[in-house]
Amino acid sequence: MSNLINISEAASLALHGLVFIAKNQPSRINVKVLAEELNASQTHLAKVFQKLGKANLVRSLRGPAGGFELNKPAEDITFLEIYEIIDGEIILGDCPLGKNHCVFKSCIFDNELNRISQDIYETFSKMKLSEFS
Amino acid sequence: MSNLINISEAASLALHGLVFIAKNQPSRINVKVLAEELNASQTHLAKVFQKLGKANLVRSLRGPAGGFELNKPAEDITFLEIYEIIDGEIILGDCPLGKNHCVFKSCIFDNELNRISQDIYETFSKMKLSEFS
DNA sequence: GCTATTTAGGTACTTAAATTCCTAAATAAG
DNA sequence: CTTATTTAGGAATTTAAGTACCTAAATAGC
Ligand code: FES
Ligand code: FES
Repeated sequence: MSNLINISEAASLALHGLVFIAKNQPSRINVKVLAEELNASQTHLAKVFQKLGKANLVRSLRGPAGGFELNKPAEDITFLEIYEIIDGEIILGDCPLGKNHCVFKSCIFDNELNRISQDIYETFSKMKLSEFS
Repeated sequence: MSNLINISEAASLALHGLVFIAKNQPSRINVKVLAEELNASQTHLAKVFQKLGKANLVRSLRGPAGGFELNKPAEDITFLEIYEIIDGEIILGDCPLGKNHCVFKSCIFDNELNRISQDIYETFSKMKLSEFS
């Protein structure tokens, strides 16, 4: 079994968690609650949100009644942004595999797959947190 | 750094190797030569071609002057076929991540990403070995 | 101030996938 | 028939992702 689009478990957690937080605005949500709601690993979620915090997508408050909340309006947060924070920067080069040189004259995937990579990129950039139901 | 389309190194080796073999038909090519030509790991390539052989995409001959050759016309081999042999069967379900249940009412990726997964699938199925330059 | 709660961050463990290593089996050539 | 070559297949290793654990720092509430 194989997924065609490359999205890690961590990025999925980030998105699902942020959607939950967005829906529950303006309440602050802590990872314990979030993990229960998402039915996910609390520690993994904590690590993921640590990254989101560092990137200033969310702000965190420690201590009792602490937790996470969005640091900007949900409609200003795209899935592209979330994705790149967690899975790393996307580089749209000449080869959809990110290779620099092909043993053949030029990347044999040319055209078709690059078109799709571009499509995914643009789609990611259009998906706003506010739109996830 | 992250690739948007999920294609393993193994699947890439399979494709590049098969393209090389297709171009050099009707000669038989052995993995040593192939690894040099592709500038790739010989052992990995060997494993990959073992799978391709088992799936009858190529036929193999052991011993001196042995090697691999296509088992059917290049125009009858699609990248989809190659991909699934190496990376596993593609399942186009309701969620592009292959999850069964979303904690939200329905998969929050609905529509857009599934459209793209479908697009990738169809594109893979149209890419014939004979067309790779 | 003290205590309980909660995030931050480092380290360590676990698991699965990718890759390599090693020996056996096939076969062509002499 | 013997030898060199080459694929087959299993075992072992490496790597990366995910997960857990532990201590420190912040802070709210009393
Ligand atoms: S470099 Fe893109 S496929 Fe060979
Ligand atoms: S199930 Fe597809 S995103 Fe939650």
